[in-house]
Amino acid sequence: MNQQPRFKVENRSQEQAAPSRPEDTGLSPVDEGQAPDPQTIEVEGVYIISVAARILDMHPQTLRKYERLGLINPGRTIGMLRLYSIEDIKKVRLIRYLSDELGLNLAGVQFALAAFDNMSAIKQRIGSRLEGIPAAQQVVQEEMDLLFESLNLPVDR
Amino acid sequence: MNQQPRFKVENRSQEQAAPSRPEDTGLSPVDEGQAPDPQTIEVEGVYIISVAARILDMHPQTLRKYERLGLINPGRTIGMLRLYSIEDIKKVRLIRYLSDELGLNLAGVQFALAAFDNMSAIKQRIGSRLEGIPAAQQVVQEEMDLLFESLNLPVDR
DNA sequence: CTGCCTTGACACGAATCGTATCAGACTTTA
DNA sequence: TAAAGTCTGATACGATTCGTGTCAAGGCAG
Repeated sequence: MNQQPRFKVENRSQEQAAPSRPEDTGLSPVDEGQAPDPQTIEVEGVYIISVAARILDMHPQTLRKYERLGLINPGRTIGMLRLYSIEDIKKVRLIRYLSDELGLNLAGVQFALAAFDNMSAIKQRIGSRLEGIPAAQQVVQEEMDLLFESLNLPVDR
Repeated sequence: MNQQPRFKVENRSQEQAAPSRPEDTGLSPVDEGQAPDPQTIEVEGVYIISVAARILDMHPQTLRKYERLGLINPGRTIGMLRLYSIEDIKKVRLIRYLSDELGLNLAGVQFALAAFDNMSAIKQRIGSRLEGIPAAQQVVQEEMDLLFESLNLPVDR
């Protein structure tokens, strides 16, 4: 059983920063197989929704709902099939932890994920702004790590 | 209409840090009115539940439920009447914002409140550990304030 | 004494969440 | 090309949550 198929994949140049609605990428029919298409690249370690759902032991519709709410942003094939990377899988596991173990609803999950992202970004910004002061960098690093630990996150993620 | 009555109040020495179950405070009958009781002090700017509910335009049962879940910790009279301070009122408004505006359920509110507390504490700890490096203190102060702003908190609180 | 508060329990409608199903169209693979 | 799988969008189901409301029995405040 080959669970890591090779697909022709969208060229998501802007990465997964912006919400990235599907409409603005490869919707126009690409004449596939004629010329060596520079828009497509080969990628592995990526799973189609049915495989991802089996790995996670979750319903595919649940994964689609998470995406509709903006909680995850799996890649797409040119044909718009969802492609879940390892990071996507881990993120779903985090969502499931926040939902099942801590009891957050999806609005709370959205809030928590945004908070994590902001905390990571600020930690990074502080670190780079303190580049001339290693002692201060050390202090911030330690305390910010403490902050992440205090949020009861699973060892995963 | 006197909305700021004066009550005889429990002496909550441990303040509102620990969860502070009611059982561990003044449950044993205090012989009131005999000797000048050093356990009681006079406090103002504090509201009984019916008044607090009217100020907040919320149902008293909702306030009791918040307390049962550990979201708020109003003071008590010796007779166990709840006493809501201005800070308690503000905290309820924050809870209502997280719940009504952002759509968090109460588990999410609990998580968010804990995150705020931890962020405030870490900010303070970093500040004191960087006392010898004012430049670094400045950086952390700025960035942590940015972090709080990024969480879409209301101007209040 | 009267009125308001206490705790604890139970219940109601509305909303949320995960899951499930359906249709019609498209993509992938054999 | 044919079969299998996925796509979107809609609808629906049971279980759970949330705010609110009510009841009973008891205690405190004025």
